[in-house]
Amino acid sequence: MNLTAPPCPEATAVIHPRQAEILRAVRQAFVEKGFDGASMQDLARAAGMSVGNFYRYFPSKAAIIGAMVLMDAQEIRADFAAILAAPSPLTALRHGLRERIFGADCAKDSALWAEIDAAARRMPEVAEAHRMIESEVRGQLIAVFAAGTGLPLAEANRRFSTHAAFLLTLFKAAACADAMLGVDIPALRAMIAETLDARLDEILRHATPPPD
Amino acid sequence: MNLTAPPCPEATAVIHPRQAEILRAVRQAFVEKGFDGASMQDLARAAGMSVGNFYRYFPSKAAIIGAMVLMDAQEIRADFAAILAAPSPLTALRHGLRERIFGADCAKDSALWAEIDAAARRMPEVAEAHRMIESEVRGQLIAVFAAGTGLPLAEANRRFSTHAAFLLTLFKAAACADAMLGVDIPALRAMIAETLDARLDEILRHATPPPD
DNA sequence: GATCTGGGAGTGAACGTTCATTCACTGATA
DNA sequence: TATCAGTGAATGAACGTTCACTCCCAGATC
Repeated sequence: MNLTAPPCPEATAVIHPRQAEILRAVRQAFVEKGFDGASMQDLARAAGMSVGNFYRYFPSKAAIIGAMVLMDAQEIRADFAAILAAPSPLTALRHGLRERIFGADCAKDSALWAEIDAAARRMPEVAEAHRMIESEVRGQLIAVFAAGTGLPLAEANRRFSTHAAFLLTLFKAAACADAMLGVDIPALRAMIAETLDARLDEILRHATPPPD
Repeated sequence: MNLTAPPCPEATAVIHPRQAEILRAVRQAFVEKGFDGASMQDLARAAGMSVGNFYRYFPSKAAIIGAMVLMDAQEIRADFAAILAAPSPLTALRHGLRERIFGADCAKDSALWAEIDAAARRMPEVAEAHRMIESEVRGQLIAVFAAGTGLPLAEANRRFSTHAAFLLTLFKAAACADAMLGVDIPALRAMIAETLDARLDEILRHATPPPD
C-alpha cells in the first residue's frame, strides 16, 4: 500500500462538488469496513462508478480518506461559527454538545471516529487532517469560553486550554460509548453530558462581567 | 484478507509460553503500524523468526491479534484480583487507576487501544475479545463498588452499572489523550483523574457501613 | 441541419506489488 | 530414528493504480 501520496489540501480548500458527492457516497463503506478493509472496488460500488474514475478526482485512496476527514473539519468549523454568532455562545455550545451526544448521528459517527483515531498514527493524510480538526476544535472552544466569560482570548487560553482538551476528549469518548454492549446507553450519555456541564459551569465562574 | 479464522479461545484459555513470548514481541509492530499495516514479515522481524513459523502457534494473523488482546484481558483480570484482595478495594482501585493514567504505559498503550477499538468493528476475533475485556472490566468495577460500599452485588449493579461504564469510557479516553499535540498532557490527565475521583466519591456515599 | 472535433466523464481489464498462507525441507535434540 | 521447531520460496488471492478505450456533449464549421 502506497502511503506517499501528495499532502491534503487545507481545510479552507475548495472541495469540488463532484468530490463532495463521492465522499458522501463512500463514507458508509469506510464506516462498515474501515479504511484498510474497504477496497477500491467497495468504494466504487458505494459511489456507483468504476474504480478507475476515482483517479480523476483524487490522486490516491489515501487522499480520498484525507479529503473525507477534511470535509468533516469544514462542517465542524461551520458549527462553531454558528455557536460563536449566537447571542449566548456558551449556552449555544451546551446545546450543540447535547444535540451531538444524544442525537442519532453520534452512533453513526462512532465507527468513523475510532477509525480516524487509529489511522492517524499510520497514515500521513489522516494524521494531518486529524491534527487540524483537534487543534481547530480546541481553538474554537477557547474562543467560545472567551466570549462566554468576557475574558481576552489569551487569558481564556491560559485558564481554559486544559478544559478545552478535556471537553474534546470526553466528547470523543461519548461518540464511542454506544459500542458498549450490555450498557444503559442513555444513562451513560446523560452522565457524560452532566460531566461536560459541570466543566462548563466551572468555566462560567471565571466570567468577569455577569455571566451571559 | 481472510477474516474467517476460528474463534479465539476464552480468556481463561491457557496461552502457551512460546505463544506469549511471540505475542509480546509482535506487540510493538502492531503499535507502530496498526493491525492491517503490519505485515507478517514485519511481525516476523519483530519476533526474530520466519513468517512460516507463526502458523505452528496460531492459525492465522487474525488469531494472533485476537490472542494478543486476550492476553491483555488476562492481565486486567489479574490486576482486578489484586484490587479485590486489598484491605480497601476502592482505595486500591483509585491507586491503580492513577498509576495507569499517569504511568509510562498509558502512552504506550494508546495506539493499541485506538487500534483495538477500530478493529473490533471489522474483525470478529477482536470484536469478541474486545467485548469480553469491556464486559469483564465493568463486572470487576461493580464488584469493587460492592466491596467498597458493603452493598450486595446485585444492588451495586443496579446503582453503579452506569458509573462502571463511565469510568471505563473515561479511562479509555485518558489512554488516548496523550496523542493530542499542543496540549498540557499532565494537566489533562490530572483533570481526568479528578473526574474519576469525583465519581468514586459519589459511589462511596452509597456505603451502608462506614466507608472503607 | 449535418458533420466533425475536442474535451471531459466514465470504464474495467491489465499490471505490478503486496499480502497471508502453505509446504517441502532442514537441523537439532532426546 | 522420530519428533519438533524453524525455514523461506512458492502460491493464489487481493490490492491500488494505470491506461487504452468508449461515449456524450457542446461548439465550430460547412
